[in-house]
Amino acid sequence: MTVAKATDQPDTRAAILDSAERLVQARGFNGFSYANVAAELGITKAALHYHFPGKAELGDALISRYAARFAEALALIDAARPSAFDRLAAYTELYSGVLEAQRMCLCGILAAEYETLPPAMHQAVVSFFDMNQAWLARLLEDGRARGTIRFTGGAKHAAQQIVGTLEGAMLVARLYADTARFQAVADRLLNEFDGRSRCTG
Amino acid sequence: MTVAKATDQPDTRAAILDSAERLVQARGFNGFSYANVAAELGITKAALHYHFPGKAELGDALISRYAARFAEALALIDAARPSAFDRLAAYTELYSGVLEAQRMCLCGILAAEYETLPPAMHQAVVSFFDMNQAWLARLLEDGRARGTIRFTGGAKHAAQQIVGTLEGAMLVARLYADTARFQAVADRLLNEFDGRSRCTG
DNA sequence: GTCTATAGGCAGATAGAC
DNA sequence: GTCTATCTGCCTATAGAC
Repeated sequence: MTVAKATDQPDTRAAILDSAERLVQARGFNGFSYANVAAELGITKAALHYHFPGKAELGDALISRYAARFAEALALIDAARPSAFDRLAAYTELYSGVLEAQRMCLCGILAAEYETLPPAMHQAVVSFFDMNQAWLARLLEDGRARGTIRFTGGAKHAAQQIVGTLEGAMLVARLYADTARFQAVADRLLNEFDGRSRCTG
Repeated sequence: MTVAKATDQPDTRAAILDSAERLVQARGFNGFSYANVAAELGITKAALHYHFPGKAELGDALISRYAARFAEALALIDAARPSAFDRLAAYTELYSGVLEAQRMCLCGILAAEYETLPPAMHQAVVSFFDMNQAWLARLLEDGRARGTIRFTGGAKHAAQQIVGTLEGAMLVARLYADTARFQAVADRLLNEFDGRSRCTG
C-alpha cells in the first residue's frame, strides 16, 4: 500500500506529459525540445530521459494519454444519452474547448508533421482518427434511424467530413486567434446535419 | 536582351524554391533544412545562403510564389466563367491536385507550425487564407444570386467552412495515403452547396 | 530519481578563396 | 555564384555520482 505525499507534485511523469502536451499542441512535435520541458518544470533534461528514454517514447505516451482521455469524453457523451444530434453538438464542443485553451488538436498537429515523426508514433496517430470516425459513424447511423440527424451518402464519408472540417477549422481559426471563427464553422456543420424539422433535400 | 542558355537549369533560384517547396509540403518548415535542399540540388549550403540569406527569407519567398500561383489559378477559373458551382468544383480540384502529388497545402502545413515560424512569415500565411476566403465569398454570393449555389448564413462563414473542410480533409487523407478519402469529402461539400435542382432546406 | 558533465550530431549561418 | 572551411548553438542522448 503506497502512502500519499500530499504536498508533492502529483507525479513527475504526469507533469512531464502535461508540459509536453501543451508544448506540442502549441508548437508541434518538431517545435519543442526536452530543454523546453525541463525548463518549465525546473528539472534537468537527464531527469526527463529517466521517465521517457527518447522523444519517440514521450510522443507515444502523449498520444496514448490524449486518445484515452478523448475516448473517455466520448463515453461520457454516450452515457448522457441525449439525441444523436446533441451528441454531435457535444462532440464539436470537445474541439472548441481545445481551441479556447489556445491549443490545436494534438493529433491534428501530429498529422501535419506525420512524415517526420518517429515511425513508432505513426500508428497511434492514425488510430486516433480511426476511433473518432468510428464513433461518429455510429452516431450518424443512429441519428439517421431516429430522425435527429440528416445526411446523404455513407456514414463513414460523412464522419470523415466532420473530422476534416473540425480539424481544418481549428487549424485556420488559430491563425486568426479567433475562436468565434471556429464556432461559426461548427454551427454551420451542425446545421447541415440537423435532421429535426428540416427538408430532406 | 538576355540570351537563353538552353542547356542550363532554368535558374538556381527557382530550383531552390522548387526543392524547398516540395520538402516543406511533405515535411513542414521545421522538418527540412538547407542541407536537404543542397543535397537534392547537388550544391552546397553556402550557395543557398547566397540566394536566400536566411531560412525566413526562403520561407517568405516560398509563400509569395505559392500564393501568386494560387491567385493565377483562381483567375483562370474566373476567366473560364462557368457557373459559380462549377467554379467551386474547380476550386476543390486545386486541392485534389496538390494531394495527388502527395503534398499537403503549403499554407496548411505552415498554419500548423505557425507559432514556431519566423515572424516575418506570419502575415504571408494569413494573407493566403484571406485571399482564398475573399475569392470564395464572392463566388458564393454570385452563385446564390444566380441559383447555382445554395447556402444559409453569411458568405464569409461559408467560405471559412469550405477552406477549413478542404484543408482538414487533406491533412487527414494524407495520413491514410488515400486520395479517394479526400475526394469523398470534397464531393459531399460540393453536394451541400449545390443549388441546382435542390430543396432549399 | 535527480543531478553534473559531456558526447556526438546537425542546425543555421558566415568568411574568404576562386 | 559557388566553393571549402569553420563557427556557434541547440538538439537528443548517455555515463556515472549522489
